[in-house]
Amino acid sequence: MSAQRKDAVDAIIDQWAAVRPDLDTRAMEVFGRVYRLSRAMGDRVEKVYAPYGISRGEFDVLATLRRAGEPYTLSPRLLSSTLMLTTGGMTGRLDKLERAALLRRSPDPHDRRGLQVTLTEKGLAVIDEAVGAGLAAQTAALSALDDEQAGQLADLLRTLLAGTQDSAH
Amino acid sequence: MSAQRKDAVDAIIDQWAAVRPDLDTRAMEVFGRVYRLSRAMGDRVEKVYAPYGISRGEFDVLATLRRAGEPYTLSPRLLSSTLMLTTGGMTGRLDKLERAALLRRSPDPHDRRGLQVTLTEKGLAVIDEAVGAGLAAQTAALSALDDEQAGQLADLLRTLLAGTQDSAH
DNA sequence: GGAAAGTAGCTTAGGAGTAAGCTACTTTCC
DNA sequence: GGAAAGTAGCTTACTCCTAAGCTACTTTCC
Repeated sequence: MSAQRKDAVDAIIDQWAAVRPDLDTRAMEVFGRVYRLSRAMGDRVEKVYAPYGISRGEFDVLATLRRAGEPYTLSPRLLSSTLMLTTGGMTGRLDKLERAALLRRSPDPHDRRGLQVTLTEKGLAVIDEAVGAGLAAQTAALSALDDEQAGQLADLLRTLLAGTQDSAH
Repeated sequence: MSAQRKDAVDAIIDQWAAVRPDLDTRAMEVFGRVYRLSRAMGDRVEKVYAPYGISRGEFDVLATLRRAGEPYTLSPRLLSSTLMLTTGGMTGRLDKLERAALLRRSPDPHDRRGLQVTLTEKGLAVIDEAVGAGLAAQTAALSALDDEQAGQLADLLRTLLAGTQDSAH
């Protein structure tokens, strides 16, 4: 806890200590804050993307296509598994993005079951601007820590995340 | 990055470096992992609560009432603001929990607009078991770190979260 | 080369949240 | 003490997701 002011998570832990002193709440110190941080930054980033007419989920689709490099083409199947989304959910996102002319669907020439999804000019322009704005918001939030602390935090999170994935089944 | 194996977030950062070398992606090292960790642990904890017949959101309602101490009574208004939920969303959660007989709604004796929500015997028993099971799952995940690292991580997250709240408007 | 198994994307039904608007009640303030 | 403003909880319409099931096509394997 060091010399820091108590935050909302500390307050919750204190409440539990009062009514259930038998509980080991140390894991809450970490995960309680992870949940809150995820939600708070998620909401903030959502607002940053809004002027571009896209939601966070739609940003993720465009960003995945952008990262793939030219010709900015992937299958719906790959997109939905990368983004951990059901195929039904991906159909909906692609419908919306296609309606906004940010991407287009075309038949896969090698597999007649499949489609190809490709970023349009407009989609490329939107994601290239939005990704910068989103990163700027996250960088600003991270400035609460100095470079060494940020590096430490990233390393600790990597270790924790790796452990989490391993025991997943 | 120290001497760790690359993870999925590192892979994404490498992809961005290849197609957009101008971007400063350091904030992703932290927030990318925060998002993933939040989702992964959220999913896992959801499975832990399932045998008790409650979702994560419903757990949060019961836990908030439990932490309040006897007589385990709060208003819907306080619950929805504490859990950052609209009143409509809270109405739905309370409906479900009341149907399952885990809590009961009664008129507020001091304010005829308002209600009181109170944990039932059954609700108290359920939350007292579920909270232990949820903490056990989180403690197990945290065992990827030693005690010192876990403490460091909690401190860094507290600082980052405090900074995030401040600049929220 | 033809049956069986697998895979791709879409559709439908249902769950849980938000935003906005409603009624009922309470507080404020002249 | 009565009008205006504020607050509590619910309802409705809508969004976006999942789970399950569908058709169409491809791969596997005898």
